[in-house]
Amino acid sequence: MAQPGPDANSQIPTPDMAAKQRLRMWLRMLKSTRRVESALRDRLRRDFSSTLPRFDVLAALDRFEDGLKMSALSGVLRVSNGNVTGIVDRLADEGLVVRVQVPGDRRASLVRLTQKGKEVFAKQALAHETWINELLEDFTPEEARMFSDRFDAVTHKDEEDPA
Amino acid sequence: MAQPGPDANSQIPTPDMAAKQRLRMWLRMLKSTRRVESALRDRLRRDFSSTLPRFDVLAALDRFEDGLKMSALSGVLRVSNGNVTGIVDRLADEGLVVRVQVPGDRRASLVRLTQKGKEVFAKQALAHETWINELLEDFTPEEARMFSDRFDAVTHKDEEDPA
DNA sequence: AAATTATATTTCAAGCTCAAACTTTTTTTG
DNA sequence: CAAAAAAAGTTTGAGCTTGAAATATAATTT
Repeated sequence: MAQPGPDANSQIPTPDMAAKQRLRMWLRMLKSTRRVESALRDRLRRDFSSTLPRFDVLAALDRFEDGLKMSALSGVLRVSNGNVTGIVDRLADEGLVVRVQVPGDRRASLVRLTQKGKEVFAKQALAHETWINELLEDFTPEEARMFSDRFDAVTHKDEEDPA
Repeated sequence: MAQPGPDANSQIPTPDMAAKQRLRMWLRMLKSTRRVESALRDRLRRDFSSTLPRFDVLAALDRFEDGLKMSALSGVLRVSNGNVTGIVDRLADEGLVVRVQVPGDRRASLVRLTQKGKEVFAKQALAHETWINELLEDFTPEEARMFSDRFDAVTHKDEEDPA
């Protein structure tokens, strides 16, 4: 900040410039993500009277047909375990999921989709894919694949695998 | 879903494949964003006893030195009106921001950083830039610039300009 | 001037989120 | 085997978030 370095107006990249580019990228990425999330939230409410966290839970359970323990569920979704309790409570109230006692362990329970839960999620998942396709229409399939792979590299630093 | 189309195993891109690629991209992007946000949240709490929403508000106010009206603030941050009220309340309690009456309009008020607010934010912003640079270290500066530009295209569909 | 419409912000209820504390159960270990 | 440690879930308290309703002020219409 004191005085411009020797390469103030040159093309030589400095560490500081790299940090600035990454910060810029982060701000744009955050903004884009929020925009998509906001659109999804609106549509989920409008068409299904539901919310994003509920959709995320249903999606996780749909992916693991044998059910997930609460801890595994919060691990997959990367939200706190106390958080999942409330969402699962509400979904269970509506008959979309059930808690099944685990035989050998009286602490744990498996959360599973009910038949109704599967049907409800199937409709939502279909709509969801369509919405995403619209919201990201500016990205070509090739570009989308490239972005996926690059994000994957960052994401795969510490992965959570539900036991 | 009934039976595979004529190009089931070919390289010919179908609309369905495009949707799948975009969905995959979205899921990775969301995961990455959450990971970075989670790391930022941890560090803000650890080093500054603060939160992400508070940081966002301070950042917006730092960028607009003349202050922002509540409505403009929520517009810039893209969060709901009522949301900002509570965050500004708490920041005001701590003396980081002030609400200044707007002369000609008794409904509105301008929110501005205090001197203390500016100092506190300066430290946080510095740390924040360092954190982002670490968290996104896998992206080269060129890559970061490319990502910024592509996200920008999506984001700029309807932009909010604080009056 | 009165009524209407528009703007600025707050309040409210419900839900999401986290970290921390706590309960119960299981496993480890001295 | 008994005490300690670890694991699974829930509860709790504070804060964040939204959309909708309420409040207050300002601008426009009639």
